[in-house]
Amino acid sequence: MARPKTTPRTVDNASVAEVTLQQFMEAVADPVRRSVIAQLAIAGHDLSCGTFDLPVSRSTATHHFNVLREAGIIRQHYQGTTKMNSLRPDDLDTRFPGLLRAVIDACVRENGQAAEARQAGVRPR
Amino acid sequence: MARPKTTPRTVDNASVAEVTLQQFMEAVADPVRRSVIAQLAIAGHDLSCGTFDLPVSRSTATHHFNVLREAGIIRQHYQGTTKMNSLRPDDLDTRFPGLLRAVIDACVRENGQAAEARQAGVRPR
DNA sequence: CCACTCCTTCGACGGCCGTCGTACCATGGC
DNA sequence: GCCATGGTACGACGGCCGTCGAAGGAGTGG
Repeated sequence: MARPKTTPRTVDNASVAEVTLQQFMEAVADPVRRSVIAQLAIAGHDLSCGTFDLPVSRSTATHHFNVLREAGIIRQHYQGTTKMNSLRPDDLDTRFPGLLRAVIDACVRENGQAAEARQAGVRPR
Repeated sequence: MARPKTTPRTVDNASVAEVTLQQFMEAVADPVRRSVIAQLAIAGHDLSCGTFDLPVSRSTATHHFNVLREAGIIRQHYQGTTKMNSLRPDDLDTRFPGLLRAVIDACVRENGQAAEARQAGVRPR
């Protein structure tokens, strides 16, 4: 009530109990969203929306972040003017044991070779 | 060459090395296909295409079986006039460790409560 | 107060995929 | 030989979802 106009700068992250398997599967079925997961996993810490390397426009990226958040895969919170994203491997694991873990692993293998090399200091070119 | 007309009654099951993560994810993103996985896992043995309980027409079911086979999730082989289906948890595990296992588990939980009870002889009503 | 950066919302559009019915092939039993 | 059964092939269609651009809100810093 205190802030009737526009978004109140707070994000409601999905309560894991309400996430359906369908939601989760649809979320990870998209290659762009898997790339987000991979980049987040490889970084090992929170990333702001703008720092991701994605082959789509900003508005589309926002859409993908929403889907991932509503599927309980990432958690989001504002930090000043930017929005930070982090993986949420634990909560979902109680609902779908081992699933998100395995998916993250697969995403990293799929999208992460070059990034992993870079991470390891092996500047590729 | 010996059988130039129509299908030679033999199925080429996908070689696991060529299955992409995208293929796999798309395959398990569909609820009908997950139902197939669940029924197969609960039965614990091969099932012919016709014995599945699916909310779609025969031709659509054929399509789903094809997708699952090409994703390396099921194996198919003819047995007389019927086509048998079985899960393939092992081969794919070398490519996506733990993934198919976790997915099967989730599918069973999603689709299988009633079937599990029936299986256990606990006639539900 | 203004400009700039981030991100969101909205409406529109295009392609893909799940769906179906029909026609058809292959096998097995009578 | 013939029908019944079990599955496939082929178009066709409809809806959904990923995509974009434009317009706008929300902080931050001059």
